[in-house]
Amino acid sequence: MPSTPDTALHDNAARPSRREQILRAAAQLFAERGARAVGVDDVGAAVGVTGPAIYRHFASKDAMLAEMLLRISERLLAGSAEVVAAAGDDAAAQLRALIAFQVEFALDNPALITVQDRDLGVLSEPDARRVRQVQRRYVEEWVAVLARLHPEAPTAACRARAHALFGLINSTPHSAGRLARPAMARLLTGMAEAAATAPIC
Amino acid sequence: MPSTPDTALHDNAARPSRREQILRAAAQLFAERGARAVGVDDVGAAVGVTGPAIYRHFASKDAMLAEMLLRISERLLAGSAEVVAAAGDDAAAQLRALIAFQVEFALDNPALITVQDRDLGVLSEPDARRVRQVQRRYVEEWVAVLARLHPEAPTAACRARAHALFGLINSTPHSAGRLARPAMARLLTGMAEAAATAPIC
DNA sequence: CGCTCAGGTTAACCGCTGTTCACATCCGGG
DNA sequence: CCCGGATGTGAACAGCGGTTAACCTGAGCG
Repeated sequence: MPSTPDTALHDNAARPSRREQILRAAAQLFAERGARAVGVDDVGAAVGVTGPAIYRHFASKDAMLAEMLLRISERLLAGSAEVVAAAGDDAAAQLRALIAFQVEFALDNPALITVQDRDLGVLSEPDARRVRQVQRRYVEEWVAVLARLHPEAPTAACRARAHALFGLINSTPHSAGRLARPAMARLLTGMAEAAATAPIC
Repeated sequence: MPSTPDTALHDNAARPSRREQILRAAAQLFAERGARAVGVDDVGAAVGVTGPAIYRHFASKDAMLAEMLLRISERLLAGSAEVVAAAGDDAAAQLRALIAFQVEFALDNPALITVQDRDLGVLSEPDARRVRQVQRRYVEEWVAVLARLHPEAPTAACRARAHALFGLINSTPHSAGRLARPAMARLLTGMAEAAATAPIC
């Protein structure tokens, strides 16, 4: 094994290296057909290379998926932390910021959204654990804000509400492209804010 | 081929025949690990039988999945039609009925929800087309009601809104069991109604 | 010039899993 | 009592797809 090519600490993301090309193409293919249904030959062909060439850049197909999912989660977590911090102390403003952020991400990356919650199950247990851990932290970011908005609600209710909001916003892959992007963004934002602030009844 | 066992027109669903046992067990396994990840041996073992025995009841693994998905869609479509008809002419009442129906289904069958939108892609194209056709009719049921509630909104917006509501309600598999069922039902219903009636902004 | 190393290629391997086959077994009816 | 159909079993088959091995090329460089 020549110096473990999967650690990926060596190269910045400035120009799209072969590695990055592969990751992007794979995300697209995985989203369309499901990770198990696309072969390494397919991924290779998508970047103009034969299948086994992939192993010069990733230790295995699973490692590729793992890195892909981990990056998504980390991107979401980092973005949400930044956006909440920039929103000051107002819980309502923080919520609006989180919603706007998630809507933008879901509209920009429907493929990643799809892969993220369809193919988590194909990861090895250690890899899956790592991804879930980051995801959990992202959810808790939302739960904290929702808890301040609904002081009387139990934490479990806030967590369920957060998941429901994710489901709402992450519906973008299902209603693809039928509506212009700005209209879609307004619609999802409006619905999410209404659902997030609805009383518990 | 002994008289095409997959047509399933011969037996009512009164007592859980072997066929029904298999379908139920398979739904559970498919939901947990994904349809491609479970083998026929797994399904067989789940009902106390070896793998190849499945072929006495289904023409293939794919046929099994196809029947499962088709049934889900048909159940939803039939239920929604009935519930809307029973709600009279008030669009708001129809919406509440649809939401209550979908919430109940999602809470009762999280496994089916999961399989439905994760494994549609593994079906053969003809089978997938059949399932999508029924799904489309279900969506249109919602769109019709939403269109009456938002007369000024374009149809595409109503369709996107319907998909967003499905995403919200179908989040049950992700927030499994943490909250008591009645509380969960109230929460989802309240959020969905708020999101469904939110103005377009 | 010749060495090294990154990145590719083709061919082969091999394990897994859907499917089939030939053979039991059980049971209801003539 | 024996026959036939439904149901199940274990063994074998076959194809697919991830992974590896052996070999090639071209660029940088002392």
